[in-house]
Amino acid sequence: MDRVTSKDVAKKAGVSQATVSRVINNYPHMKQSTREKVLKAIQELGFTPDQIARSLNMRKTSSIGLIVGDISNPFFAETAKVIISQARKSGFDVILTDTEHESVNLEKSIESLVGKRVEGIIIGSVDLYDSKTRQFAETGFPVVFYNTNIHEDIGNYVVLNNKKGAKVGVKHLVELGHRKIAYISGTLKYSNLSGRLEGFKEALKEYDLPFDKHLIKEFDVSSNGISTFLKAQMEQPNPPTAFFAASDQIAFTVMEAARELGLQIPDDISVIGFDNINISANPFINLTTISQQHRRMASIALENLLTLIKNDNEMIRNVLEPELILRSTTTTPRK
Amino acid sequence: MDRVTSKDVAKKAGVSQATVSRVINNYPHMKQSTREKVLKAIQELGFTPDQIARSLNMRKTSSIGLIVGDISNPFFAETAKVIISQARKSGFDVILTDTEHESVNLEKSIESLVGKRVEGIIIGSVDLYDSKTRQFAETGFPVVFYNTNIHEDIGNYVVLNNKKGAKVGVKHLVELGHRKIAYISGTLKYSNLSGRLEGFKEALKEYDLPFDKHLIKEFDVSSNGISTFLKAQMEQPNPPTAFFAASDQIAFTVMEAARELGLQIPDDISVIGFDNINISANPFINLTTISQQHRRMASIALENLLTLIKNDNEMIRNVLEPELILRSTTTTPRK
DNA sequence: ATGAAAGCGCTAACAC
DNA sequence: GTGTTAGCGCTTTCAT
Repeated sequence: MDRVTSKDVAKKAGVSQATVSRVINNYPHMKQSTREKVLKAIQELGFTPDQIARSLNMRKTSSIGLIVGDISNPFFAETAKVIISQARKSGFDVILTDTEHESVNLEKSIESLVGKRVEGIIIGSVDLYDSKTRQFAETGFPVVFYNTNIHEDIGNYVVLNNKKGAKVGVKHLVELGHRKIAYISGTLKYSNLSGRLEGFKEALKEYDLPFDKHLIKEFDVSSNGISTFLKAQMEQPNPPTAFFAASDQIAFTVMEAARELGLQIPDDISVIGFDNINISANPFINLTTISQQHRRMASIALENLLTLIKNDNEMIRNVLEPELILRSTTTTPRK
Repeated sequence: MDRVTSKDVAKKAGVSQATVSRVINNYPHMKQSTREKVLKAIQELGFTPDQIARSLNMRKTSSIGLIVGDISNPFFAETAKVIISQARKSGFDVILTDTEHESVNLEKSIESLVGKRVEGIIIGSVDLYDSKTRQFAETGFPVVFYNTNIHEDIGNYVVLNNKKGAKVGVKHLVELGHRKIAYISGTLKYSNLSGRLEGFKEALKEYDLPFDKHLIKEFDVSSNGISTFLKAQMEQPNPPTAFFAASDQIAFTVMEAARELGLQIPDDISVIGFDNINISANPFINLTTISQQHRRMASIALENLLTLIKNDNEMIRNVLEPELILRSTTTTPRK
């Protein structure tokens, strides 16, 4: 069962291949009768144009690449949703790759996507100062980073003002009366988490809170070290009254650990997250958090990419404003 | 800045295009010196082979398609993760499309993917008896359904024994002492949800529980009708003591509605879900549910697809066994 | 061990 | 309006 080609259609319809092509591409100036002849032949043979051949010829694939750190992470799933749906409306398919947070996989993905001649790439997870990716972004190939970037002076991106986000969070806690706040970060290889930590530190200064490096911990999201950390903190003579998690996912782990220790949230400790993924609004979780408007972020990223694809040599950067989402895991400290 | 091609490399290295091709493809019988010459030219020109041209020639794209109903739904995100990671290990990229649960989008996706000459397609959401998709699956194109199928006699698939799953759930509730169980289904256009409802009904018979059609409701996942339904049920003289949700997502909504009504779970009502997505294990949710081993399901789906791609004319069907995941949203009924 | 030439399935001038 | 021809960037016989 060989593939049926436009040549076969042409023969069957008694026309040239060019005419078949014209029908496929809705070329207007054609005799209605020949168009119908061709359409009929296409029907009968069950012909579907080979987009690969088409792409080779036209030097456009109508595909873009989307690279994320972990598609099973709701943040990426929810942003991918937006990008994929919106891309389809503009006639693009998306090749999705998951780096599992390994920068070597990012590089491989880029290579593979470029080889497949995608027209642009959206990248959700990139290490700070990743030199290969930086180099690539500077070739002029349409690339948009979102969520994380390499550096504020490199490439096109749409990110949150993460520093400010952390400050908004600290402000909220301080206003509730908290004076001793622990901070639990994910890996600092990403600009967003690193920015948040910076913001946290700056906020401490602004509110004249003492800086205690033991109150700050860098962890993997999944790490059960979080539980150990929490326990150690709470056993101190003067324990923190609030925990600031650098992401909602981390906050969930903190909440879980707190529960294991028999601590009530928010009565015993306040917990605040960062991202505002969908599930955080669930009433059984109901996490106070900082929104980074991630769906909007994704939408802008795609829009910008399409712009870059159309017009070379643009440069587009967006920095979104954080927003406090007040829910029920934070309250005034005990006593 | 024109693309650099293998022809350019050939010229620069002073060899033929064929030789460049041989280098790219690691053809063994070559003089070491010419290989190095070519490699050097590739380096200097920054040449990356055009996979589109390659695909056209070799009739293989090293891409597969993955079609899901909603990638922001954790079930699909978590299964997509498995499929994408595993596919990459076998040298395949995946083009992901999201149908937003519209069967017309499924059909368009298939068309687009076939046009792009993917080597196979994995489909996570298909309506019962969808005739176009059925037709397509019967052409012999490598297709594997998972999670839902068209009919048990059609196509290749890996699904759960959903009927049995529902029975396992009812058994659990009955053993706890529940005699009046409400059932909240999602749309019945999918084989999995429809199978679960069937299983629920059969289980009622098996345990001699009275069938009351008012206890069964078909809803959209997001529907706030669920809240209305729950309220109506609880205002009855003899309200149900347990609610069986056809998916974890639906169960979350039920839990939410229960909380709004001031009902304690599991003390006032028991709730059981279906799927066992990651977040269900969160201690603040801690949902009793039926596992469909979704990651394993995804892994098998990909494996089977790869088999189909290698060997035509196979026929592979897997039906996985459900498993009760006992957590804390179910207990003995009051009184 | 390497080169020449044909061809994958389509589109795009250019003719008529 | 439609056909002819060349070519997109590779791989693959077939020579040598």
